[in-house]
Amino acid sequence: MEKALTLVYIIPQKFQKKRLNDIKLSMVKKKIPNASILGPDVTHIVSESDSYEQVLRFVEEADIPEEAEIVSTRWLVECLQQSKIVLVLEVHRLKKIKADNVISPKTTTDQNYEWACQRGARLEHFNKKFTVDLELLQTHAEFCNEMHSQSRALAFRRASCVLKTLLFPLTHIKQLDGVKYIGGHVRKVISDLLDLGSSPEVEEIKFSDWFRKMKLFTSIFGVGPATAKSWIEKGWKSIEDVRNAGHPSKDWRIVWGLAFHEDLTTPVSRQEADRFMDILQCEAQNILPGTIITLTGGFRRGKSNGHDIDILITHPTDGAELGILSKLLDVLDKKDIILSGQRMKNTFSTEALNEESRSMHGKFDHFEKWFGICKFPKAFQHPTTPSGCQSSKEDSTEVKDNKNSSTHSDPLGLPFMETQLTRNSNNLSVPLVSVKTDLKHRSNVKNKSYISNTCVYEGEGEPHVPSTKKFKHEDCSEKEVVEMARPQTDWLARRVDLIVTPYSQYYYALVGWTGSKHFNRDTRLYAQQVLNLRLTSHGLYDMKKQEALQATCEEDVFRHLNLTYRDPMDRNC
DNA sequence: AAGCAATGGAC
DNA sequence: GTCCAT
DNA sequence: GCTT
Ligand SMILES: Cc1cn([C@H]2C[C@H](O)[C@@H](COP(=O)(O)OP(=O)(O)OP(=O)(O)O)O2)c(=O)[nH]c1=O
Ligand SMILES: [Mg+2]
Repeated sequence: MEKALTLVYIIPQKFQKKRLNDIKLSMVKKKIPNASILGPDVTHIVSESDSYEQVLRFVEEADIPEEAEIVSTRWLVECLQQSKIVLVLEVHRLKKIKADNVISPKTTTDQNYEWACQRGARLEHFNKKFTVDLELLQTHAEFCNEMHSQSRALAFRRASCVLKTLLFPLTHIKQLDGVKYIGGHVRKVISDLLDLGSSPEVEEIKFSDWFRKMKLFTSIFGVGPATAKSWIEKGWKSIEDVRNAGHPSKDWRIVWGLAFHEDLTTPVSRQEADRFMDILQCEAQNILPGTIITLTGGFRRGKSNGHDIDILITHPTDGAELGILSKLLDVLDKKDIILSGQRMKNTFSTEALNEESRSMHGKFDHFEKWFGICKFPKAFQHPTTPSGCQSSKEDSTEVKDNKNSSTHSDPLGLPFMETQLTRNSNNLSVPLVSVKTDLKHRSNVKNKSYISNTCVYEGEGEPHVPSTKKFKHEDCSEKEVVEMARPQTDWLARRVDLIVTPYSQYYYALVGWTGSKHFNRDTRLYAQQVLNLRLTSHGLYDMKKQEALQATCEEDVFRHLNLTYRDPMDRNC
């Protein structure tokens, strides 16, 4: 009994495969004896479960040696870290749960659910004071380009999302005992907020020059933490500094983002989004009757403002949607709505495995997304305006979203006139040439406004046309773009995302583009870890069986995931 | 000790 | 690969 | 940073 001091048995259930493997390897390295079966010599039983009762689901009570300790993985990890058998403490033991022992953590969060996608978070909740500061720490971590800062950012976000689901305003730090994702750092911040009304750490960051400059520069479309840092190092302190410094970038997004920074950082109202939807709805019907367009993104989750407009386009007949994006963009272009943009392709869904699909790819090649900048008349901000989308058939396009009855045919007319421009939009069938900007000046009724329209770049050849490499981009110099941005008074530049999907993928796209971003990350992680499925905005894939699960409504998506359905309003995590 | 969502485009 | 975008 |  004195020689075999320790024999560890690990209950494999509930372990991630890789993690279990790593632990076993470490045990060999650190010479900690590991039993392959639960025999009478076992001294320590290690499990991922969190109670004695749960352990009994995996092993027979009779097989447990009299003197054996039943401990959490935490104990084993500490042994591995310290390269010795550490003394078993109370915190390590997996104990019996007495019903009366539990202070019902049930009521602390919206059920005990560990995944944000199971909980349901609303825009309005009781703990904004805390979530705002935690999300500031998240942003700060995202600015840091250190090795693990992105992960730290994620941790702050998770903590914030937990607080959003609390059913009461926090008053004591004790209320967070045993709550997931609330660790030492987060606890300290919340403690300070409770005790002092503010967190010294957060306040220091908030008012630091570096953080303010990073926020300012990264608010420019196309500028991320790396670029922002490099600009700070150059000593630039304001947007004007950057503009005056010459041509810092060849990236079209930064050129336009700089020029229209003020417009693009002015929040988009729901009102504007609806106006734009009206136009799109109408034009889409003209191009292809039966087309379904849906306002997604934050607006669909009930936000009253947004940083952009996300619109999903599909058609009940699979395949009918092909090519509609190019046509739609042509129409918008003719109406002088488009300032600039970029088309993107889709990955073909079965890409997972097939090398063949690569070769086939060219055949199915099409653009499915457009990220761009549009002109929105300021009249959009007002309740109604007459419209000018002709030939609107009275077809009500089905808009599934009942609550946000965005798109009733209330066509409006307005200052989009028939100025027509030679801008080239990338069209599949028409491989093109970059069109030099010809600046067209157009005087508008009210104020003279120079709208130089330009093609921002050009397009893309067919795969078999070997000639030009894809996108080149307009030679419109930064100065010209800035010129263009300056004295306009009757419209605002707005970021618009258009996404086209085949109907077979529509509801996955709807879930994905409705978000929130954190909801998506959480749901995808859940799908991966719990169900071994891969969730994207195109579908849900069983990688073992090599099959895609079909969905004919949003509820289907949740059902496949074994999640209770969440209204978009409840996905604000 | 290792993972943290998944994807595409421009350099 | 890095950076930026969704 | 937090979980497993
Ligand atoms: C940014 C981002 C968005 N998305 C999805 C979820 C988002 O709701 C959707 C649209 O993106 P966004 O328009 O960036 O997000 P949003 O509409 O929720 O917020 P905002 O009001 O600021 O516009 O795309 C991701 O899946 N991953 C991402 O990294
Ligand atoms: Mg949005």
